[in-house]
Amino acid sequence: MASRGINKVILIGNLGQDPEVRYMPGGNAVTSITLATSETWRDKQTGEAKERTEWHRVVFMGMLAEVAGKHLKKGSQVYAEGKLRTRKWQDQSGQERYTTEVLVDSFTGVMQMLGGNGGGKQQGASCQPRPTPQPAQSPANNEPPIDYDDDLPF
Amino acid sequence: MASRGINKVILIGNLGQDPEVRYMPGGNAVTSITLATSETWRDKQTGEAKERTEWHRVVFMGMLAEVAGKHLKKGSQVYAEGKLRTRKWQDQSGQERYTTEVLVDSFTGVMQMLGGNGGGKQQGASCQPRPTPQPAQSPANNEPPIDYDDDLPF
Amino acid sequence: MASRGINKVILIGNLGQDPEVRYMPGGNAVTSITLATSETWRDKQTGEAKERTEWHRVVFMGMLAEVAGKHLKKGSQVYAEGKLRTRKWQDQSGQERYTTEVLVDSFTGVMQMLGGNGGGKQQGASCQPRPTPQPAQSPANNEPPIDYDDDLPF
Amino acid sequence: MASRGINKVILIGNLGQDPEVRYMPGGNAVTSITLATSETWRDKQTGEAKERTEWHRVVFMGMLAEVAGKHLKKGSQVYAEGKLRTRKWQDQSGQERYTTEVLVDSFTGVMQMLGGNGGGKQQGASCQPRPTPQPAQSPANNEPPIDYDDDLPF
DNA sequence: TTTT
DNA sequence: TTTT
Repeated sequence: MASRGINKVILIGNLGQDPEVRYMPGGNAVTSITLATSETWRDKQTGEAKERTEWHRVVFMGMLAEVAGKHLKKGSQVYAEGKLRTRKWQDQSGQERYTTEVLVDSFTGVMQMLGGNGGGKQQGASCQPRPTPQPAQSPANNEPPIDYDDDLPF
Repeated sequence: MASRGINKVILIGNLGQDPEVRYMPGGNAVTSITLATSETWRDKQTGEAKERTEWHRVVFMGMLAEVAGKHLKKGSQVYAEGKLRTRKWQDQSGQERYTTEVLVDSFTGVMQMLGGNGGGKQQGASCQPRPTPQPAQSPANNEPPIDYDDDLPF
Repeated sequence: MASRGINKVILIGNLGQDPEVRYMPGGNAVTSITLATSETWRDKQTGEAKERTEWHRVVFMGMLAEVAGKHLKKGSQVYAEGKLRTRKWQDQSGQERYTTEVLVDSFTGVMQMLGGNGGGKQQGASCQPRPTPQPAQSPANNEPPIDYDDDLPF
Repeated sequence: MASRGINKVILIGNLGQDPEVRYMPGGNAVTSITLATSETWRDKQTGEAKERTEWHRVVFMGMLAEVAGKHLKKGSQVYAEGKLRTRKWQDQSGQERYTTEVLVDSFTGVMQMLGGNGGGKQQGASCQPRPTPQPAQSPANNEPPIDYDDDLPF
């Protein structure tokens, strides 16, 4: 409803892999992607070209989760606008861990496919067989589980 | 020098504690703050007012580190514009951990104190004794160590 | 509903005068403010300190128009997030003119008063008599008239 | 050098025509483009699909002016980050006019071509003859003249 | 893991 | 841990 402060993230990057779509108990989709942004620069001493790639975990909720799951794929270029969200979870040994994500909900977030649809999935035929979509399942061992309670502002 | 993609974070929030200033071997300051942003909303079922506070770790480099260390204090309201950066580090047991920060360097980042200096430190006299500034020292146990190599684009 | 492209403006500045609130035929409020942002720099040749102030015309629609009209005043510091909008109008001599505004609607825009309420109107008593709020009236000669048709996306 | 306030514009759009490159007396390039962003929505009463296109005048200075002039063309999709700037000029009849532009300078601005270079000019051969680049010349009658004095912060 |  |  209201807010104090501004929490805004704007990313343009390419997907490192196909989106993962999961479904909440209530039936709502939640789609996660990893997005690469990179910086290149020239080393002051050696003059060498350098590059650093940053990987972002972006989570779409609501209607945008459906759209992202349907239209994005590995390599797609996308604009995502959302907010930072750090989730606490426990690893196998019971230790507290934190994961920071960019949350893009359908009320305050924005998602746009870039590049004249060259970045998105083909509408008609697909050139290559792609892995079947991820069904709702337990997360892999090293990955923070998603356990959104019902009680969130979006 | 160049880049592929956009990696931008815009925050307005209040400092949870006084800034921590550290000095790199080369003498450059690095200042860290924790910034709170909050959202409030009304629960759809119960109608209760809810609030969620998000805490952001923001790291200033270069000239902005000096300014932030000198002029910000616990409770200050600040605008920070930077980029996401996830650092890998090892905890006591040797396990890999990741911490995501908002990096505000003096070339591409922005820092502004808000609120007509009401948010910043008083120029003349200080009302309350404040803890002495953090000297360069080993980080606390649970905190990711900062170990920036020399090789970064800022 | 959907969009192609991104059109986003983020401003933090101080109001040059009290907000102007007008009411549309349907009863909706539209509030306009002028917001100053400034840059300072040092002249490369002379070494003199320079300053340039930019004035922005910002228009709030919907619920934010009510809030802005009620809580902002001359001198308030405010965060406004909206989109660019250029309106065509005709001056007295019938010539086409264009005015570019930052439109902040209640669906995609954001408004936040900054500075620990020091920037907003006092809740209780007002220190100084302020001019009575602008009633719906014909715009001054040199000012572009607002004539929003009913047909807009917000 | 310093600043009070934030003045930031973020656009993603397509060029309506090829860029116009001009050269200042000192030899620096200034490149102007017009960028379209569009919104689509459904009319609440009639249910009709509606679309509104907004045209933005974007001006690149410094190194980015060179890059924009060389690599962008009509139809290119581009990310531009800059600041609002309203210039005063006089029309033929001596009347004061104002034009608002998005100024993207090479210190604080950002420009990125989007769409896997599909949006930019081809490197090797050009498919179609394109109009020769605009030499430095007097502006068209209805267009605001560019007359930057030497005295600006970028 | 992407993209150039 | 901030702020309202």
